[in-house]
Amino acid sequence: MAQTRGATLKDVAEMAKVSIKTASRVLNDDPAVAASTRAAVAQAMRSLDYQPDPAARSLRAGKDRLVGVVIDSVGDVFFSQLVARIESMLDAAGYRVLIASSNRDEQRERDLVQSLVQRRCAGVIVAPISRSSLDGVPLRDAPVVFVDRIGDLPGAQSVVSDDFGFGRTATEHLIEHGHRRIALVSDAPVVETTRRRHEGYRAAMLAAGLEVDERLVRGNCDDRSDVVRAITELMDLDEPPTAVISTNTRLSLGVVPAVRQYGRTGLAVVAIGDFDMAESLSPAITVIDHSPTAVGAAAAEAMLASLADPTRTLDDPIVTVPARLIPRGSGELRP
Amino acid sequence: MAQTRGATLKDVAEMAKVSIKTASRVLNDDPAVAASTRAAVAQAMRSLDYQPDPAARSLRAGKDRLVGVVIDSVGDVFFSQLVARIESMLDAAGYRVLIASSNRDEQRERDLVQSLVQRRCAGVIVAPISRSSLDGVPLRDAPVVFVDRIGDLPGAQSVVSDDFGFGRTATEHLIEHGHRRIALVSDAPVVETTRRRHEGYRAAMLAAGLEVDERLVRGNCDDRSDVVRAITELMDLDEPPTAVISTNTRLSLGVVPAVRQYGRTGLAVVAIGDFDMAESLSPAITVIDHSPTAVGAAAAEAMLASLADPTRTLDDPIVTVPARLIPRGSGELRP
DNA sequence: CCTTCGGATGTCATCGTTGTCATCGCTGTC
DNA sequence: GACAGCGATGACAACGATGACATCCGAAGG
Repeated sequence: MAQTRGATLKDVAEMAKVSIKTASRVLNDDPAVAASTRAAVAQAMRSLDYQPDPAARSLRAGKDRLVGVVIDSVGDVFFSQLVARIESMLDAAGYRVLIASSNRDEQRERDLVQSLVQRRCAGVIVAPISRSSLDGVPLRDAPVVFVDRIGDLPGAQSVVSDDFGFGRTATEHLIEHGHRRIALVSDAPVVETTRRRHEGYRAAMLAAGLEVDERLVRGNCDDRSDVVRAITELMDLDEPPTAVISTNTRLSLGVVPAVRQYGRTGLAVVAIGDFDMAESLSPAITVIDHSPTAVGAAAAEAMLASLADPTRTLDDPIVTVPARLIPRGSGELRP
Repeated sequence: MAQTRGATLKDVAEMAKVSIKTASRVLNDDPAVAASTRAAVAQAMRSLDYQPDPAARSLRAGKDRLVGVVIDSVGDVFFSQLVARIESMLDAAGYRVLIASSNRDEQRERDLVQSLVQRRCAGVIVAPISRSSLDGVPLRDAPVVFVDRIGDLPGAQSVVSDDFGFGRTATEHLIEHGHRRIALVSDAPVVETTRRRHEGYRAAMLAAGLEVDERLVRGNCDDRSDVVRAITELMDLDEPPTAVISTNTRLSLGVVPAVRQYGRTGLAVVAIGDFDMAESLSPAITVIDHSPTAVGAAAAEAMLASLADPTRTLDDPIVTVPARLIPRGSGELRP
């Protein structure tokens, strides 16, 4: 069990025969240090393998190279990818990441953010439960970036996905491949993100001069059994759909086997949100990549920009990460 | 932008008309405080909404309620689940979690651990790249817990999965359902975990008095195309297998469609490692749950125990999380 | 030759908390 | 009645670093 107490600035200063302050100056690249002195101190630092103490710095300076990330849960595939990207980008900039799961509890979310700020995190990235999630939470000067969902906070950036584009792109893609009767399998459009996807679907239909058959819009699928029923009913229509869009990954995991079970492998499918097995099915499932990586990258970028220039004014408080369709086969089937 | 600088112990002390030290005593549940004083201080703390400053505490006390977690990547499904569980358990004990991805780079792993320790993390949980990953890293007194893979460090606990049990349980299960010709689809058994799974398979066969037909052991599948070829060749044998075990999730994602494509839905399948679509296929895939949650829970528990009693001696440096088979249909098919 | 200036460096206080030791008032004892 | 013993409290330094300000010294200007 190694027991070396790390060297302090004092040790470095003694070794280089200068005052602690001068050593501190070298550490902080203060230009007011003679080149020779600087070299001597740097040498001492190297030979003592000096590492600055973050706690002391943080105490004195009031800031720490730490960014807090508060999300629904790290266990969620979407968020885990998101965090992975954030972590790698912030790491490159010398920041460490503190994670905390809100479990979709708004009170807990507020407490976590507050405690992270208290901990002198330089900034906080939050997937807000609601737009007003952080109202009244004391934030000192820590910049906040919202991800995945829009948050209202003066000066804070929100990085979200183009939900409207998801719906529209999926629909356009199917229309381009000759489909006219396109079904939408979705959870209840009460959440903003779902609603926007519906709007995208309708906009694309409208733009192509197609009428939306409301019997094809299934906005009531919450679990897998709902999906199975929805698919069955859709297939039993006089004029069944030739294509289906599923609005989220959870539903896709139900749609795919249901369609298959129904023996309708000829039915075109586009899934919003990529998933593991998508590529290895046959035909492989065409998806709209709801890319956690892209959202994470944009969020990390926004955070780094705010950290670098805390006074910056945002061009637009909401950054939208574009939709990207990955054709794999199932979405390119002709009617 | 709220700007309240939080209250300090000094403010609390002034309000309660006691010295800072006494306020500190109350904060730390020091018994040497009169009940009336304690009440007054507690009252002041409440009315000022006092929160202790972690940086100052950490500086003075040399410890912080922070646990570092170093894993391959948070983006990996296995590790993200693992971290989620660790986070929720440590959170309940008042610890915050700092994550860092090693990207399977041993040097980076060492640097990260060292920097976390320097940061005064109370403990570190590591998925070691190799057994000797942390040799020579100065650890002060921070307890270390290894997860998923065994690490060598005097006094450190390793929490791993029962790879041998995975292989044995899968095999036994199929034998119990009447199978005699059981194939094993696997990546190269060079990694310790894979090798142990093979050993489990052989042990179960031996115990049942069955001879292992080496043509059924396919230890050369690295990607999906290898899997397809392996399945094809297995099916072309004079006496094809009636059951297949796939040794990891990645391979399962290839085995399942391949078997299906081959029209052999009657072939029994047991997959080591659970995956998303497993439940929604038909028949659903029987899996051995290589449970990140269970490993995470055991690791968090070990960490909390070490934190509570740093001098404790381990019963066994290696804790093995047992295998758990989840029957879903595909593994219960009769030959 | 003395003053002024500015670059280089040092002194001291400080961030918020806790450890060490001293102090205070009281009771109980020889 | 002096003093040990004890519970409760406070004064002070310290953790490791940085900010404000002082100081020192040689060069430039009058």
